[in-house]
Amino acid sequence: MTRPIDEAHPPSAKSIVIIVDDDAGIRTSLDSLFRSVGLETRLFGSPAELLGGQLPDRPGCIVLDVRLPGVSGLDLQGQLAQQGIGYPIIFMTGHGDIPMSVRAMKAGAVDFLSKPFRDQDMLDAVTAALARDAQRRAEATAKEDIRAQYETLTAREREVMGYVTAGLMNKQVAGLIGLSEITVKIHRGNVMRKMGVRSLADLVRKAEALGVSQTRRSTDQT
Amino acid sequence: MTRPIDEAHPPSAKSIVIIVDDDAGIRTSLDSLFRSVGLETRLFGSPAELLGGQLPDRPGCIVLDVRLPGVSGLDLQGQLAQQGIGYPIIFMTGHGDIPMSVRAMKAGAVDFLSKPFRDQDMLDAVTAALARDAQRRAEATAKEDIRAQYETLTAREREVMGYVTAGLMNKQVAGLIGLSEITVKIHRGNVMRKMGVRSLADLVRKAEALGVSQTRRSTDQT
DNA sequence: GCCTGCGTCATACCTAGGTATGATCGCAAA
DNA sequence: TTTGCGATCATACCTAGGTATGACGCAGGC
Repeated sequence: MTRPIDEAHPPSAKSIVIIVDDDAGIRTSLDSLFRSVGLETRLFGSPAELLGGQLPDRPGCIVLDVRLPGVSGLDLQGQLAQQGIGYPIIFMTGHGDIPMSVRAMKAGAVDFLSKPFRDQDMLDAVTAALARDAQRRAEATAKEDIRAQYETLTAREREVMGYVTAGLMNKQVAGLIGLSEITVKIHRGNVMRKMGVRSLADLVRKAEALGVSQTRRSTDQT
Repeated sequence: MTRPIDEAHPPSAKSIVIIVDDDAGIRTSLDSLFRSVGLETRLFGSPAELLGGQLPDRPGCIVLDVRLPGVSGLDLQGQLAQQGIGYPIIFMTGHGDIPMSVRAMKAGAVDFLSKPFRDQDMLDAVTAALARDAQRRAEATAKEDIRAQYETLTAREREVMGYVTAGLMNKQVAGLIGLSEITVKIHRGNVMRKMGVRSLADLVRKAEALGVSQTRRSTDQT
């Protein structure tokens, strides 16, 4: 929610397409294709180059050849995921087969194009990938902000927040963790202030986003 | 949540594998493969047969040949989705290509196997599909129950529920819809009772599951 | 015409939540 | 050692939520 100073790259920031292919000819032709539609690019000839450098914190996606020097594109997909690099990936291949494409798609690839492909197919895939990335980044940012607020809570406040968002009354929370009700109220007030919410409903939603509400057996009784 | 009488098929109910292939030989060999591991099967020679009959309300999945008489397996996938038949689908094909497999996976297929495949690969795929179906069914059931409760609310009660779960105070709700605070309290009490919850926190979670909380601008102010 | 369900509201009473003030204690950093 | 923060609790006061009782009007169905 709170995006204070560093509002350097608003939604208008150009998206970036990261191209990884060992064939310089492919790289340059993709480069001009994407630039022709107003996208920025970054070119890599190998996974090592990509993993070595710093990737920008910008909306974007990766266009990746399956056959690469060193690790394969599919392995790279896994490594990137492990490192928390969530750029959507579009695969290209000259000698692909069905199991390969299925494996890539299962692992979350946006598309899997056989070379040679039509420019338009690649552009469509990139458009879909960028849309997915925008969605992903929006969710990540929202969750990030909520987590940052949660980090400012003390241990006690987090404990109280868990019980409160589970629907317990202050006196029940007090009983459970051996405090007076008045102290619970104070913690609760601090939680509301630090989490930046004015209503319990909003607090519950933030707790859900964090997955921190104390799990209770449902108080259901239709 | 509430699964009253008709507890006819508990979790122990055998899962069913729906086989659709125009080749009778394939059908019978898959049939015995699945039966050998304790799964029930249902065999169809064409999409029409499948769409004509009644599918059981049981955990299961579909094993589908891409090339079928009438519509293709991929089209059938779309038709089933439209009809709300959410069984996970495993495709098989003898003459598939990469675009075909990618399209199927994009549309949510669990796997896409080229014939001939190893029995074990098929069994692994079915295991994954059944796991996905169990997950899907559990979520659907939970949401179904919540929706059933929501259906019992009157129009006014739903309106009040929307505002309350958005975090508004009773008096604010009263002002917004032109009622007295006391009336809002009554509706609110009815909502809590009919929705089967005892705390606002639980009501907020159910409202989230339904997507019915009145969207308000966030009352954020870190 | 009567009953039922819905919606409306009032009075009254009780519980729960929220906050301010003030105080004590322990611990760790300055 | 002093300072600051977190945690604890009390008293007091106010607001918000919850419910019971009773009442009225209206529409639809028997």
